[in-house]
Amino acid sequence: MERQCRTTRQRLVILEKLRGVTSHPTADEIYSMTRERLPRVSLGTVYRNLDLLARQGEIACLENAGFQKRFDGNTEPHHHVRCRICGRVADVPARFDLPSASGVKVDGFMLTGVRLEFEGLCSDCASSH
Amino acid sequence: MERQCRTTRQRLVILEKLRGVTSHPTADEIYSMTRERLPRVSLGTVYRNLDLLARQGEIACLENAGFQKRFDGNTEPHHHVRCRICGRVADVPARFDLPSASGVKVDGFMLTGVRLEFEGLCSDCASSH
DNA sequence: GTCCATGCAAAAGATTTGCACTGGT
DNA sequence: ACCAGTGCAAATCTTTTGCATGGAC
Repeated sequence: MERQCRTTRQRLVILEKLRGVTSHPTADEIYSMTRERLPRVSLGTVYRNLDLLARQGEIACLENAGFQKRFDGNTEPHHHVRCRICGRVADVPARFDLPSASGVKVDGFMLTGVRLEFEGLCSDCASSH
Repeated sequence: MERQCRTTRQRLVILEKLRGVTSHPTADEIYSMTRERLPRVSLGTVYRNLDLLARQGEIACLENAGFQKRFDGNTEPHHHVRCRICGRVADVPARFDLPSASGVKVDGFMLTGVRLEFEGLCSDCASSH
């Protein structure tokens, strides 16, 4: 069941470039960085390798970016759980104390808010997993 | 400076439909829901109104969905700040205690993880804001 | 009547995918 | 030699935008 996985020059360069920065680049930024070394690499290859490396735990894919936008008619303070399989979102009561971040400065950023997000398995995906 | 804002049937129905569910629908789901009542509404109108309502604070737009994916070569536990203006992301040291969520069940979801996300203004955007 | 909001369609962005070829094993 | 991985291009999906018309005020 373990995936066969060949070591290609493209994957090594992509990983090395990403490990070499702390800027949390987007796929097209990684594409540019990779082309410095491999001018003929394709964007599709970059996406395929980022996906593979993330599934292997070699790199991290940030937060919920890339998902479709979702909207909430409830503007009272509360948290959310997102199903790691299907993306469905449900509410979590706001009963956790969050560090009050406003006004604090971190690494040049003036913080204005915090958000707690849970990740989980919805009942449908849990039963069919 | 306060925006002129006319009350249209479309906006009212979109708001009412969104308020009527707890499912955190996507824009195209809200489009379908709205078409039940206004069959000739357009998807562009739905997007424009969701954007307007969110800016007015009438509804909430979830998390970071809709942004471009970003990748991180650092898989050690740490948090992120995202600039609310330009989307730039930086690291925040993992020094906050998070509720250990794994195994807890909330509203049918089996939790598998938590994530703390900060929102802020990066130095560039703070100076040019 | 004014001019903001709409419907429609096209454009723009980001990401994924089909396919023939390449290269790691 | 085999077949996973690649380059390329087209397709897909989500969101935004231009423009003429409609409707709230």
